[in-house]
Amino acid sequence: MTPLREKILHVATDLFQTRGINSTGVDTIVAVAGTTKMTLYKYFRSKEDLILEVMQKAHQDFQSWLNDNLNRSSKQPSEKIQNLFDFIEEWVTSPNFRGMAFIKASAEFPNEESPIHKLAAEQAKALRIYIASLANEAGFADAEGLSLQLSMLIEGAIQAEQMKRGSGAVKYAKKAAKILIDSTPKKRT
Amino acid sequence: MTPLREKILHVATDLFQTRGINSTGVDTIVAVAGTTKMTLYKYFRSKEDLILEVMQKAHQDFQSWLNDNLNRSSKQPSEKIQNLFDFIEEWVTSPNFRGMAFIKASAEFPNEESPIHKLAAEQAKALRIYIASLANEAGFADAEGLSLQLSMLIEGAIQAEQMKRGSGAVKYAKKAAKILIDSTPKKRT
DNA sequence: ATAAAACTATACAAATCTGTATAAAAATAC
DNA sequence: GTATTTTTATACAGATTTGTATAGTTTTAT
Repeated sequence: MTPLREKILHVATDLFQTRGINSTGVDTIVAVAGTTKMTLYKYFRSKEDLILEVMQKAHQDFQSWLNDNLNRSSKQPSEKIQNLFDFIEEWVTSPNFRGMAFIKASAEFPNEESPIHKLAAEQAKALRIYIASLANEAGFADAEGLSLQLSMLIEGAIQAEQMKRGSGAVKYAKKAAKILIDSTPKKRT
Repeated sequence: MTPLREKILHVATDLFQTRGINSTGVDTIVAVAGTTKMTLYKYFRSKEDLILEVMQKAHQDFQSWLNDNLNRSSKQPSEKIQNLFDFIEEWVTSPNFRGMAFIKASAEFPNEESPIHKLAAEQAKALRIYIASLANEAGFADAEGLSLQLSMLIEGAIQAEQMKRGSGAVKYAKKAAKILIDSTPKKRT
């Protein structure tokens, strides 16, 4: 991958998160990336294409990071889901945390026909499916229900931390997750 | 209050929610409201002022609606907090639900210095304080902690329903809320 | 060293944005 | 009915938006 293309992607990711997508013009992106619009439009057909690619990369990076950490933390499915919120906390309280990309994108592009909104909805669903697979492997009866509950907690915690950094909301999300996991019945074997 | 001013506020509220704030120009607002820019700028100093007022009205309306319904549902604090998610569900699944105004506003204006972002943070805090007062009256020991957990669930449920209408996520949020409430210890008396 | 590719610099088109100025028309008050 | 206020219609300034056209420069490959 050419370094300029990656630089543009990286800068756009940062600016979209800190200033918002609609409030960030391509002129600003190329200025910060130290290049020109001609180069940007050589690598990306349109600003929308750039946004979609930024979102995809952010989502992949997050999913890989989370999955790698969970696999490294334990081999036992029941422990992995217990560790989930430890990594969510680590992520959300890290200094360069700027929110979940697909949540912000869906707010800025509320029209359901928009490709950006559609991608955001897909990514939200993908995270849910991933957590449901963890819950399923851990032997929970209603894996999808538990996944939904944990996902809502995660998104709420992200929202809370985004509104006010250092609010410590995630600690309570973590406690809530533990309670929910412990009170969810397992499959009969 | 003059009818034109209210009409503009109402139209702006609707357009901001359905198309996004930054994507809605004042030209569109006055066109839909059936008036002109001159009239809009007579009643609102700037677009930012209009946004702030729209947010304030949305927040007041929601808080009043929720508080009235809770007070009508029961006189006993412990029942009121149990009923909270019934009304959240009613609100979130109503056909004209378009998300929580302050959540979207904070996503579109991520800069913490922005008056819009500040107001959004205040409103999020106000909701938390309100729920904490319910929890406190109901006799819970860590009222603020429970309030935070329930608030995160609410915001997560809103996010879920906003991403995909009719997902039924709120039903699970409701179950989760019940579990959390039931497993939170009460004050010693 | 020469040819090809990548990149920059700059200017511009066309649309859109917020906000204002000016003059005519409509509604309201007395 | 006349005066006053409100609202409209329209045009415009000035900034900003995405995207492109054109020409020159730098880097890379051979």
